[in-house]
Amino acid sequence: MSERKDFLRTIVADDLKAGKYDEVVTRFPPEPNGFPHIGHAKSIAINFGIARDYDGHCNLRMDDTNPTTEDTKYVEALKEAVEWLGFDWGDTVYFTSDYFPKIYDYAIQLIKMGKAYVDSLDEEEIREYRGTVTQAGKRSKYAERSVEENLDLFERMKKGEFKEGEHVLRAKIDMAAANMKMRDPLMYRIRHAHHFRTGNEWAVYPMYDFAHCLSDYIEGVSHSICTLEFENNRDVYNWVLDTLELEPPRPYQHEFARLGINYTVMSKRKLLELVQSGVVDGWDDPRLPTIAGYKRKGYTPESILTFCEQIGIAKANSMVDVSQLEFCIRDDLNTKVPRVMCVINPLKVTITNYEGSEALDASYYPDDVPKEGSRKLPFSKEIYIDREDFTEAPSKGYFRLTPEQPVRLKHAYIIECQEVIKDADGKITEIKAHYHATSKSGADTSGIKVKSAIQWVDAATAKEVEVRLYDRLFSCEAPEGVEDINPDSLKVIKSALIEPAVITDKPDERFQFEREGYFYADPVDYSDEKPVFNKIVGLKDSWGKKSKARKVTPKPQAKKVQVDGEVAPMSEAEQALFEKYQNELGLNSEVANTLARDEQLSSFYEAALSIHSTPVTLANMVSNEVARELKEKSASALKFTAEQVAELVKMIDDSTISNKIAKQVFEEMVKSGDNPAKIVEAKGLVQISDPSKIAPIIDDIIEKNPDNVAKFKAGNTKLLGFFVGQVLKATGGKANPQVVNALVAEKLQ
RNA sequence: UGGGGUAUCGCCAAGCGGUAAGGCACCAGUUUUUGGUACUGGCAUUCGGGGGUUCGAAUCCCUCUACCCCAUCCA
Repeated sequence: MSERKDFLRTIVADDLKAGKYDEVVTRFPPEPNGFPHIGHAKSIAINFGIARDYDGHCNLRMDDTNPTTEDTKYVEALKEAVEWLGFDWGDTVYFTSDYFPKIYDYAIQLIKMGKAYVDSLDEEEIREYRGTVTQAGKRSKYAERSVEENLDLFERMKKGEFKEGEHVLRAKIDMAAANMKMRDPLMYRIRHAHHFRTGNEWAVYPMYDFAHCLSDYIEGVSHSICTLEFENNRDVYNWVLDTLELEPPRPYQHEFARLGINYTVMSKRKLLELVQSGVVDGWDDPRLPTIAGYKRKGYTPESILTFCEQIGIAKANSMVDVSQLEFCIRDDLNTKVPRVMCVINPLKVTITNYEGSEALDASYYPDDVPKEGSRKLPFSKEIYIDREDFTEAPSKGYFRLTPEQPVRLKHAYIIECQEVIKDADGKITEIKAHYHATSKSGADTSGIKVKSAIQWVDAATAKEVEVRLYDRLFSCEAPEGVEDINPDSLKVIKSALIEPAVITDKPDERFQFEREGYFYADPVDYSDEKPVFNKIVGLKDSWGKKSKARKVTPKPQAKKVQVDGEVAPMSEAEQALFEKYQNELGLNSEVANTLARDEQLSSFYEAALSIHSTPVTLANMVSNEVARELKEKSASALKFTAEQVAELVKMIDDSTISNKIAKQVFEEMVKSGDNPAKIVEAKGLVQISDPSKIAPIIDDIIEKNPDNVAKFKAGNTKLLGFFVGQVLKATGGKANPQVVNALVAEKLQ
């Protein structure tokens, strides 16, 4: 586990430390209604990863509460994805549908508690009654039904006596709640549908809000981790578990930001659209961000997992750059896979001064990859190179073959262009070349310097293969739909030429085609007769970038103008108070404003002021520190009193304590409600202002940090704060910061 | 417009009152029989804006702004 924990792991570690749970139990709870994508991989990595890191367990649970959209083929895909990523869910895959009887019983219990009722409004009425975000809703008249009636109705709903939509079961919470999710959420609806696991046993199915929290509880989940869009549902989650008064411990929900990657889409709906419309070739199309797609393209599970680790976990909506993912797979494959030669766009080269044939030794790995292995490379008079590797009109910095510039054939000889043969249209059809017999790779005595070594294949022995060149599916960063499809997302090269060992020896299933990229033997369409390779990812190409000389006009980066909104006007009373604070008490306008606008704050301030009057210091304390506490709690819930705050301010005024210590004391007051004098006394927090006591400490710090002293003297004045901080730390915060500051500045002169 | 969230480099992301981590991308240079890899160096005087508190603020307070989520009998 890395040093720096993400916020979820911090929560888990804290809970464990506090003894809230004996064991951490997480769960990965997908709905089996679509193929998992890399966003699921992030969730899998988080849930299984946390369980692994804290010696806990992660359940794989199919959240199958909607019989109309779910299917067993998706549960297979989900299981496969988790397994492929290398995680173990133990003996059983859990299903929410297994808990239907229990969940039903909980519903009965809620009805008996008077906390749930059968509503018989129709769909449209329910929507109307719910109100809007700014308007409270109103309760259905059916909410008045007796417990007996509700029980009877619900039982009959279960038995299938009613049509779909005739009744629903709702929690009785609050139709005026500011959180729309709390306006009597639906818990059960009638569905006369065949469920892929429970068949026709049930006529009612629980809703997410009811089933999910209970499933978590039933499984003994400790941390229920989900994505941001469920933040509002957390209130319902807590309400259900709390009102049912379940035996503790119970799970708590925590949310993180879902993964977004540019140049792709991640929503199940859009993915389904792409598959069904035939824009792509199934759920495992290598252009899709599905796990199946990445797998088929040739990504390794390790690279996906590394990616998930690299992007981190946070709560800010974000869009990760694809290049981050591409880096992960390149980085993984670089040290793993053999290098071979494949010519994607062949151009015939005849070496006119070479006769016969030979087999050259060629290592599968470059020197910097510590792996063993090699193959024989047939070589003869006729070979193929890539068209890109020859030009008659080289641009500046072109390293490859030209009429004037020789080039090395990787693992073989240096050749020189003699003649360029063209067809009637002027298209180059063949190069006649000479080779240097003394330039053989590994035994070069020719002394010829070349600028690069290119890939090639022997014409007589090369195998024809199909190469599928995949590029990003969309041409814009934040695609909306099919209109943004990249027309060149797939280029099929039917007859690329590859060296024979790749086909006959099969040293691996993933390869680096030298100077091209990483490729994967397609697991579906590959056969020895017709080999097919998928491009996983290209190599980094700093030449291609340079030569294309994309003159991307630097966008005129108009600096964002910040518009300042209107500040709400003060009421008359607030205005009067504001003026009094400013004019009579001498507070600055900001502090006066803060105090005047908040009734709780101003009355707290006045109460303290009547006890001890240094208006300014006190106002600062109240408008900053007290304000923070009053945000969460009401004045009556505070442990400390106005009197105590006045006392604290007095100690600042008479220099008994520094401002810094005052904050520390205040924190203690918040927690314990003790008198400030008592806290100062108990902890010995009286400030040290005597320079003769502080000086030696400073000397010590200076001596221990020669590097920083040098940096400071070199002009890094920010380091003053560092030294002051160190001294303060050494004195437990008691040194008078002003004195320290002056002294440090003096000593570092 | 009510409620719930979020803002730190081009993209992710640490940071929790005392020197603005790290990765990707990018730019230079070294090595290289892959224009790959590896290595070295450069990339935020500043943390959405404006105020305030403090010796000291990305971190505390006030205020404004922008973006995301919520009015499915989906999850």
